Amino acid sequence: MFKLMTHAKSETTANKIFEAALTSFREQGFEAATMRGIAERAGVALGASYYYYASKDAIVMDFYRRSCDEMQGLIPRALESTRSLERNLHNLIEVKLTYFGPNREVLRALLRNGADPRHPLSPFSAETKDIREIDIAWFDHVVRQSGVRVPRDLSLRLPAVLWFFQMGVILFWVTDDSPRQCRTEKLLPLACKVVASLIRLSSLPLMRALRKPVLEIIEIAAGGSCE
Amino acid sequence: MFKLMTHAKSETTANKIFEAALTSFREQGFEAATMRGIAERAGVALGASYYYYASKDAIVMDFYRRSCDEMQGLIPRALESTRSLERNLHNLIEVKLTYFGPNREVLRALLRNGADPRHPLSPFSAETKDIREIDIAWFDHVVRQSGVRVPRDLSLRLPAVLWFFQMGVILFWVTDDSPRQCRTEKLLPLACKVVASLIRLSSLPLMRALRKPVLEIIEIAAGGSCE
DNA sequence: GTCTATATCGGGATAGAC
DNA sequence: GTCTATCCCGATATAGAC
Repeated sequence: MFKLMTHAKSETTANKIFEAALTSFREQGFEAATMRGIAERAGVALGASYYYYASKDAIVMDFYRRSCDEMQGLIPRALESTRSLERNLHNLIEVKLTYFGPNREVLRALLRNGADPRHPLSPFSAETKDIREIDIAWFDHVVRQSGVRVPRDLSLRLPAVLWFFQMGVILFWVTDDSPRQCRTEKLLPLACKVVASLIRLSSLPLMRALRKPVLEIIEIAAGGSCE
Repeated sequence: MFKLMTHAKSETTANKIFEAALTSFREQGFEAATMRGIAERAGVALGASYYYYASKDAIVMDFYRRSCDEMQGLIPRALESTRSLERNLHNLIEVKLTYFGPNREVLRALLRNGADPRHPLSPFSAETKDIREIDIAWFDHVVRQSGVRVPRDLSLRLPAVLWFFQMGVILFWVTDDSPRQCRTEKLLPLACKVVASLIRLSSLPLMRALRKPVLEIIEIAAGGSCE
């Protein structure tokens, strides 16, 4: 699917189609944009679009991949000002919301299929596994950098749990139709505060009775088998 | 949309179409089933299907409505054996999983649109508000019946939060492809235990610092405006 | 009002010619 | 690698039978 880019980015047919698609998604929304319209805007025939992208969804998948690539350069800068877990959770998630901002309409494609792990475009799918793991590694980084004490039994899964939390925030943001997504803006710092507090609380002996079933839930959700 | 049913239930055209649709969804899945196929199976013309159901989605909406209706008779029986919050959360959710069991494939339609509150079929949409409120009222009932002390500031939203928790469990169940959904079977009692524990903990003075931001989050998620 | 039959449209996806 | 023609399906429209 992904060809070698020997020419300048803007000259390849694949890129013309990709850019036309992004523009169409932004202007009309993901649903309303048509493959015919994208092809026309790119100045190619419908068949050419399908030569480069097996489906409309595949364009979104390419968008995921390119976004992930480009954000690798932005994230380190966002995490260098502090070691605070709460602050860096906030910083990490905000990098993504800021980056995705202009293409919020594209991410609405998430709403259609995001909840179905069997759908390629779902953040939980096999097809997005590589992206997901890169993402999760940053949460691992943030936790380690913070120096916060994490119970041994929780530490393995914590980065994935934080990633899941991030997906929840992104989902909220995508569906947030308040002006400039100000509801998300209010929610995000509060949510990061609560999450950081919960992680700190999880070490307390008082919480052991609660931590055990929570850990079991995480294991089951993480794909635990059953008898 | 919903016509008077003057004949016996199984004889009306609307019901023939509805049953044919459910069978098709079960056998082929919601996506793969076609309106043409449903009409053929029901022994009517395509036009007749559209006469009773404005869209394929509308059939699912009718399924929601009928399911909600029929479960009203099942729920009270499931809640009479105990006053325990944990047990009755479990009982209430299990009634639904058991009822939906044979039509799990139909509920997969949820995965396509469930996350988008603007989509009519979403559990969060305006179109499903009536069903949602009936549902939420049962969680209110379960909390009251349990006699558990709930902080005043939390009590208004708690039923909706529990309903949201239920939607999470149903989502997990719909995507749970383990044999007989045994992963959900393991997860549900643990999750109910944790939720009940958290509600009890929420009254502790120690938790006040945490409860405040959590409540703010709930208010924002519940549709709070922003400045 | 309840349907049948059929034609048509828009749009995702595919086949095969060049 | 690119195009044209085609298929399928959801949805709409229409004309008419009863």
